[in-house]
Amino acid sequence: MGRPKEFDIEEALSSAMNVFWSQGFKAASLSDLTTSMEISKSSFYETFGSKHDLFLSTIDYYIRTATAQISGAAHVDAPAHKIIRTLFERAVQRMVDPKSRRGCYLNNCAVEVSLYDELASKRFATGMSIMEEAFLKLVERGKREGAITMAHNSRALARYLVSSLNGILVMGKAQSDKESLYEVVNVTMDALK
Amino acid sequence: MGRPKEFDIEEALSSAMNVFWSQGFKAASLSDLTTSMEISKSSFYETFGSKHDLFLSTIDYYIRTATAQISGAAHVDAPAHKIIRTLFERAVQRMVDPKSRRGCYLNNCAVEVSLYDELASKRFATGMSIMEEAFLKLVERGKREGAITMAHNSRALARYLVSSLNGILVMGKAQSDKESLYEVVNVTMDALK
DNA sequence: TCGTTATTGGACGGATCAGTCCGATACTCT
DNA sequence: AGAGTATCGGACTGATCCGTCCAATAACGA
Repeated sequence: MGRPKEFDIEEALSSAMNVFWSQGFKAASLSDLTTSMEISKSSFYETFGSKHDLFLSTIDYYIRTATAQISGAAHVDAPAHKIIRTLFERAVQRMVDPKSRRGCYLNNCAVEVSLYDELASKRFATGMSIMEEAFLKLVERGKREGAITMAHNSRALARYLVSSLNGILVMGKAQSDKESLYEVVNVTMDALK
Repeated sequence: MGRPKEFDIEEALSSAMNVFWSQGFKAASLSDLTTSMEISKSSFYETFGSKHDLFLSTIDYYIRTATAQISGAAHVDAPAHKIIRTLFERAVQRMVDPKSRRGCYLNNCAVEVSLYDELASKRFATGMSIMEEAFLKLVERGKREGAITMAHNSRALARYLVSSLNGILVMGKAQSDKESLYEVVNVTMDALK
């Protein structure tokens, strides 16, 4: 059978994702990556193929883990509109804290490479769809609970929420004033009433 | 007096901005820049100092021109809420057209470099403030015209609009479905009523 | 013990990068 | 004509980039 792998592929992917997340695809060097992943250059190419292959893998990893987290939040035992607000408030908190001001991984990557990286772009689209679907379920539940307006169809509201969340995450990059961002959340949430 | 400059600095800045806009700061090489600006490498360093200096200059150039455009729209003779809607619809149109899917320059740059480029970050903040101010005037006018809700203070609504516009521009990068984006605009605008 | 696989470090290649410098030339004013 | 400035192309540097390759070692199963 031979010697078994000494590092956990998922952990390595997670480390690599963090490097790309903080520095961007282009700016992250192979040396940055292998250092953070704690593997040698040889193992790197053996296991992950190339820098770009790894990049795509980290996007898949993100979709696998982060969207699962959002979907998980949808199952919390609380009114749907409150869960939605909590998701937004958590985003604001992350953007206000200097240590976690990195925004959304899909966002960042999409902004950087979507114009010339088709393979990555397809992944961004599916990632966004998954988020949309998670919000869709919450919106539908919120309507049943009578806390969300019937004036718009649920899918439009779900898309609106995904877009607004992205907007807040980007705004936070340029202006991380806590109260400003909270004000935006308030107006955004009122649109659901 | 000596030989006069043969190229227009503003035009060169505009060309450089377009390169950064399409490719990002890191990915744009000096060769890409000088080719697009149509000047030699020597003239480049003589006039613009360094790649990073030029980058900052293009941000200033963008703030000078693009925000002036938005502010200009505010003076159009039409109901304020319609002007706001038009601004959003134009953004959607740009994101739907493959030739102009580049989003907002400030956004793109902020996402790429804000974590490690303080000088650029300051500029992003002022750029956002200018946009906020433009929307603020429109919101206040809209309130006087009776077409915008009094439920939120004008500044909160202005920030909401800046954030939402950014959200749409980022969404368009990952998913450029025309109707989806229009739906988002509709919901966004309804929040003003 | 032996074959198989994993891992490592380092040498290496070819390309590209930002930035410097210089000599030749072109333009304008005095 | 001559001083002063602009512009150019290209040679050059030193660094960094991604990726390949190889010999040595380490851990497993048979």
